[in-house]
Amino acid sequence: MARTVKGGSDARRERWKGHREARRAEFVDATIRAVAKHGPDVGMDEIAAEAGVSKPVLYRHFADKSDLYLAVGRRGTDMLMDRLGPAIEKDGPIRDRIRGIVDAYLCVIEENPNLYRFVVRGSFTDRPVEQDVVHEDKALIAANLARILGDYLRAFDMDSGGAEPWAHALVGMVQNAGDWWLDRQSMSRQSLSEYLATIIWHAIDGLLRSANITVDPDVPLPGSVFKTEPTLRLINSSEEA
Amino acid sequence: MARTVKGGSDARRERWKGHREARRAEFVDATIRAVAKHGPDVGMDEIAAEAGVSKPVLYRHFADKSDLYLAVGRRGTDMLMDRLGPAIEKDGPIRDRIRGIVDAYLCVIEENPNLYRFVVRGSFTDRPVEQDVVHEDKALIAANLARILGDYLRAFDMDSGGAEPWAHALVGMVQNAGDWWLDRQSMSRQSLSEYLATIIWHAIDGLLRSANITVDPDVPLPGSVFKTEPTLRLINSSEEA
DNA sequence: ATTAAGTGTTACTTGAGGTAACGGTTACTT
DNA sequence: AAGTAACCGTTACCTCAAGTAACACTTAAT
Repeated sequence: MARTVKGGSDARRERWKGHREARRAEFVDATIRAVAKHGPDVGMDEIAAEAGVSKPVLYRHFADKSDLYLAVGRRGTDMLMDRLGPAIEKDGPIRDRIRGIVDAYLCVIEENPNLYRFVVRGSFTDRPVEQDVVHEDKALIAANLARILGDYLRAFDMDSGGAEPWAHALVGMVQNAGDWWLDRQSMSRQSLSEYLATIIWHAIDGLLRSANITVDPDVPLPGSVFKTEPTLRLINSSEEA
Repeated sequence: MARTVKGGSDARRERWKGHREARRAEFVDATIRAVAKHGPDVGMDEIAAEAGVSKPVLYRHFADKSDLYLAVGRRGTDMLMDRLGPAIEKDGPIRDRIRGIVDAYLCVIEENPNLYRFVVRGSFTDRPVEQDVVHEDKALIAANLARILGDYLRAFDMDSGGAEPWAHALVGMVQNAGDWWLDRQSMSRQSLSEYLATIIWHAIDGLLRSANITVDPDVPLPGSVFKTEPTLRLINSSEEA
């Protein structure tokens, strides 16, 4: 009998590819609901119950709890990047663009405060830092920002060595201010965006001034200095294999 | 027989006051050593072993694991505040003072990277946010910064509404840049301090310029606008009772 | 018909956090 | 001197949530 050879592609093996992804997404949804219902320290039983199945089913799709939470995190990543990408790539006066990016971020956390808090606080100590979604996201955003800033600086023949620290500084700045704002909403989102954009703009402007360059914050930059790569996707090295 | 009345001060009760504190400190030390030895996910048994005692002893001094870790966190807080306080209160040209504060922070995390990482990553999901040491510290520092900035702005008759978001933004900025730097030490501490101080100074300068005020970054501010309260201690509401 | 995937269940194991119950030591109180 | 309030410390246990074993059923490609 012609047995199916070990590495051969049996259609039975392929048939589920899409299904599995859909199922995982379904469980991620359930987890988010369960977190909203029971708070951030839900148990796997409760999550399974919320999904209408029992625990072992969950474990067929996720290696362990932390794997599930990672998937929840990536869901958050997607929501964030979907908004941040366009905001970063948008044309327009620099001052507006800064505010736009900041505001896009604040929008996302404002619209999903529970998910956001869960993902940010719920990092696992038993996983390496590299598998922390928040860390990944921040690194990714910072990397993009660093490239943009670097291009910017080089376009003006300035030292671009500060681009990376600057980028991480900006990311941390917006995130922390956002956290604070989310906890005690003592001002409108617009006001905060405006304040943050002001800081950032002044920092940039100051840097340029120190090199005797003046830029009008309300006039679009010439050229494509600020153009990013069309793809601002998370390069997820653990996705393959 | 005149039994010791229930609320009365029996010297037997007081005799240990200092001792208990010393013992807790000792266990905190042991925990830090244990973390350094076994990584951030040490068990209570290992910590107890490191301290040379068995588990129940630990639990006589700490309500639970998270209480112990809280104490470890406060140890970190103390180290940080001991450096940050003087740096904030120091006189001198504003630009230098900013760099001094930033550098003080970076020094602390540079000197205690393991402790720092443990405290920052090891936040507990089962405790309310208010008991997160990192959150506490950031809030405290931001509050001080906000007051300073507010005074500063008011001294120049400017809108001080942005002081709080600014403060949180600055805290997040320095922290995140510091984290990044600690992970991949791709530049000297001095360079990073310089870069961050530059950003901050430019942001402040820009803000003042927008109100038609110019300040020389290298000249000490007149008066005591920048004077902080002599006490930059953590107000620990859970200490009493 | 066979078989590779998936569906699902109940009942178990495991491990780390935390506790009970015991006995000894010190030095203040009466 | 007896009593006792605090500590010292141990071994052996409890508990609870994460994760697994073993079982039975469904579907559709071979």
